[in-house]
Amino acid sequence: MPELPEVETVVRQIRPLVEGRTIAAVARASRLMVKPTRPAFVRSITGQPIERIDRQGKWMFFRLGSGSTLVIHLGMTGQLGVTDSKQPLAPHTHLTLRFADAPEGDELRFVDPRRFGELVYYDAPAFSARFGPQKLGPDALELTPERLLGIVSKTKRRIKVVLMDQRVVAGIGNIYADEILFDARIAPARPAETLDRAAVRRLCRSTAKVLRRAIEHQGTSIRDYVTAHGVPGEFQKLLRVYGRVGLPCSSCKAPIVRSAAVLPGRSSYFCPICQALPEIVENQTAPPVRSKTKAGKSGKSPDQSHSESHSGSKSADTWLDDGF
DNA sequence: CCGACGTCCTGCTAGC
DNA sequence: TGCTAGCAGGACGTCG
Repeated sequence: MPELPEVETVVRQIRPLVEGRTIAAVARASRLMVKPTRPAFVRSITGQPIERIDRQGKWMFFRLGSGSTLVIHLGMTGQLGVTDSKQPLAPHTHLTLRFADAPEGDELRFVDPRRFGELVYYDAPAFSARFGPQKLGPDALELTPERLLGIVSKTKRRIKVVLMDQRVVAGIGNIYADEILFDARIAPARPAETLDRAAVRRLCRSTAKVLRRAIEHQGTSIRDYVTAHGVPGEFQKLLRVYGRVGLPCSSCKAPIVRSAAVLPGRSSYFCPICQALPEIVENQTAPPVRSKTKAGKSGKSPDQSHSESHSGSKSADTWLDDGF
């Protein structure tokens, strides 16, 4: 399931092979996936130069001539790569773009068995309407605490839901939402409006930290994702909560739990100790929270235990007190 | 207006 | 051993 780090990895790999090239022919375009219609799609992009590839969140924008854009989203099982057109076609190949004079691979191919991905041509006005700031939030690597605080402070939605809302911030999906929230020591089910400034700042820092590190490791391969070179990423080895149900928390050793209650129909993984809900959230009549974590030495996780708090007086287990 | 939920799609896996 | 039900989940439309 490609999220920001996986898409960024693919973009970095295909950029040098694709930018500046001209689409000589659309060798294959699946009616099932290409929009608005196959004839319009093929007619619109054939002969166009790919001037640049931009990425915002999980979306890839192939900037063509005259302000038009070929938009590609990998969905859950989408793969993008550049190969020689003589190579056999993988099953579920929905788009192949042929380049003239491309010694390092003359074909860009998009494969997507489950067809959750998108392949859409937009002219300039249609693109602005579809991907304007109201529709798609800033890339998660550009997220600022000011913006996040502004949104978080006026919604009762769970913080994980907010983090995964692409209009709020673009690029975070289920896996990285869990990893980021763990790094920030915030319960996924916590109502967003209960986060104070310090917690929001921590969340922002954890977002950048986790995503950057994942990019360094070429993303997370759970099942389908491979880079544009066809090899899996490495970040799954460094996941601290996602998929780790029952395994010890890297910080306090308590077993990681998995819950479907945070986001119905999706699993959320978290440490019930490090990411406990503050009691004031759990039980409105309870007095302000005190630290529940008995594991006093929790602050010595492998490298970076967390985005450490500003004031040195705050110990690793007082983070629960944020906002109260 | 906001938030919750159903829909799309198919390969893999758990369970019988 | 072979089969099938169920799960995975990003984005969006619809409903309350």
